[in-house]
Amino acid sequence: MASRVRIEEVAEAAGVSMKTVSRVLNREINVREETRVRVLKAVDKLKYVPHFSARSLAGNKSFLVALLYNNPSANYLMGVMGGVLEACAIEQYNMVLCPLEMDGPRVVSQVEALIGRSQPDGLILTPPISDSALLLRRLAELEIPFASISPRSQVRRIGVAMDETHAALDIVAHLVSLGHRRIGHVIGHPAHGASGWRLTGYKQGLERAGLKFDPTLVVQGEFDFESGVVGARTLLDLRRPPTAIFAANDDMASGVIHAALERGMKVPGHLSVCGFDDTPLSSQIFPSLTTVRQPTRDMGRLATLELLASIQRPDGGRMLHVPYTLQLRDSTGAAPVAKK
Amino acid sequence: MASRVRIEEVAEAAGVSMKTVSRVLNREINVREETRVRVLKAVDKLKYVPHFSARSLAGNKSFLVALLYNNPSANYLMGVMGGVLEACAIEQYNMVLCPLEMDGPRVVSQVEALIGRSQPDGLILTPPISDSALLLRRLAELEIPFASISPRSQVRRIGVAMDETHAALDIVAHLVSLGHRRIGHVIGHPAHGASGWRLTGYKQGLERAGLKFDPTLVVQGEFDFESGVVGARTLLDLRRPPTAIFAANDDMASGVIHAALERGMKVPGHLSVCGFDDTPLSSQIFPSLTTVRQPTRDMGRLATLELLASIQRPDGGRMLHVPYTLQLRDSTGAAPVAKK
DNA sequence: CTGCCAATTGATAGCGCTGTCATTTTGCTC
DNA sequence: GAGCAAAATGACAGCGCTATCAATTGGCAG
Repeated sequence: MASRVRIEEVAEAAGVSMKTVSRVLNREINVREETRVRVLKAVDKLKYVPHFSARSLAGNKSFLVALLYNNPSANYLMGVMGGVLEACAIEQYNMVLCPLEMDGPRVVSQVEALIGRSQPDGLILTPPISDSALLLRRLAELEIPFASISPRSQVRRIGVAMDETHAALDIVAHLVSLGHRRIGHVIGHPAHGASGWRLTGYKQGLERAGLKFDPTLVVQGEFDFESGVVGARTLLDLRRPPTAIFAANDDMASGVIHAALERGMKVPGHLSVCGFDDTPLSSQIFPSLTTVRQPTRDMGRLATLELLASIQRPDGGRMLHVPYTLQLRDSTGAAPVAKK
Repeated sequence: MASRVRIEEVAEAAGVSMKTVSRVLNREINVREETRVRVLKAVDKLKYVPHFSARSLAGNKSFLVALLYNNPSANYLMGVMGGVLEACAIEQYNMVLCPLEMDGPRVVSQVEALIGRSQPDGLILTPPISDSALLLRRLAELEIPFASISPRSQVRRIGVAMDETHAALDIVAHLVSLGHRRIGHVIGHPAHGASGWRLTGYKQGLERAGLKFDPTLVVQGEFDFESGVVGARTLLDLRRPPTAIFAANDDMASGVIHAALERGMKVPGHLSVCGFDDTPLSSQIFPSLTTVRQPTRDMGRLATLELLASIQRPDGGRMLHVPYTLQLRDSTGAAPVAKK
């Protein structure tokens, strides 16, 4: 393998000192435009790429952001991860992954181990650990910058979020527009802020349609397939079962469909079902699922950019909002005519 | 944040030189056991963690393995990735991700860019890029070590593979045991070695059961849901349609089920369906899918360990084989009685 | 044209570790 | 117990870059 081009050679080629090349590459101020161009030309010609470790050692920065997760959804994570990588590529950072095994006190020690090992310059928190009070407190003590994706509380935080409440409201409005009047809901995992937002949106949607909130139509789930099945069975066993069920995510929604098909019901003929997240699953089950698309990749990218902004400028870094999209598919249809 | 503990302090605490501490930490030979223990005790007490960049700079190693992928399956990747991370944690390495946008010539330049940027000590190739001839040639030129997961050709390669042919054979045997005599197959994406193995296993399974191979019962797919739908339609439109379809992966199998349900067929009553991979999807669709489980996490871990072995010892690194497991679920059942 | 401040550039010293090679210690043999 | 090779340890340079601060240059008022 050809030996690496070093900054010294670039400096020589451009007729400047190493430090000036360094300045150009790090976008520091006080470099004459003409010099800058000359240096960049030399960099280009020699195909110079700075040595990652040397930069990091000398500059006392790791140029690393760590993505922390304990979310079981592979698709969600791959989306976010793709966005983080995209942002890192732009800003010459690298990403390290930090899968956390569980929530609670152990999260803190796992993150501390990560910090010891990799010394990341900043962290990206994904739900539900973006809400781990223990972790947030410790990060504040350590004064390590972080950005959060969809944190429960968005004041004084940097990162990115989506108006999930409004999305849930839209879902309910869609069901109402199809004639549904008894709409059930399977709540998500209690540790996730999203579960609360989606429940709130469900309630607001009912209210806006002039429907009374009926607690018997709401069951607790855990964001996984099985809890969707169980929740649906409970709801369908009611004396007056719902004609539509809004599950707080796609996995549970597919569980709901499963439970309905299992007892010979037609979806959407007898029961309309909605999910949330637009995982690939949702277009692959039968019938395909009406759901809400989260722009996970954008969320990963934007959270990372805001994180890096906050690292570079003391006052940088905002809480951004991204839009959702309703995906209307085949699992929702007109409410069955009421039997009297 | 408390300033970092350096190797010098550990050396002092243990009453040895920096270099000896370094030897212990790098598992070098020629350190007395007693000294080793003393050093490790000091490391422990001071909670010393070597500085990643300094090690890398001084040792001219990056301690990085890059995971290359262009596989669209999030679950597969997360499995492999989890295994790679596990192995990296053991060996004090880090992982960088390298999503490749497409196959062909651009792959090479993308990998070259990665190598320039991160200087990984080794690469893990996932299918289908584990078979990119262009890339393999370039890696040989660059003399950069790599391990492959499920490469088409396994001679003189290091990495890990599964006997997919035999697994496919088992699947067919399972269908035969249920009374099926006309068994269709949807082939996977042609760029994947797996597609060939699974097709071969299908043929061998037929042969072993004394069934004649009928080319009209085999259609080309692309590993995605849609191609499963299309393939199934073709097969079900035959004058003598199959009573069972073995799709080369779960996504296509779910497409097959979709197509069958769409035309009012019962699965497995009228048609039995099998997939391959055991993605979470397979237990979440209705009916749940009979499929083959690949131990993706083990594969990632083992491939990484073999890669690191080959980096550390010139003759290290083998091609390992991992076992599969048949997952018999609800999408397969007795063949319908022949109407005559 | 001179002086002076600000903008620009450069020389040098590390960052924390490992490689190299010199030095010391150990374990034997006779 | 001397002599010797092998094992164990240490001293020090230097990996490729950035931070610091000194030196130089440019622009402009007087």
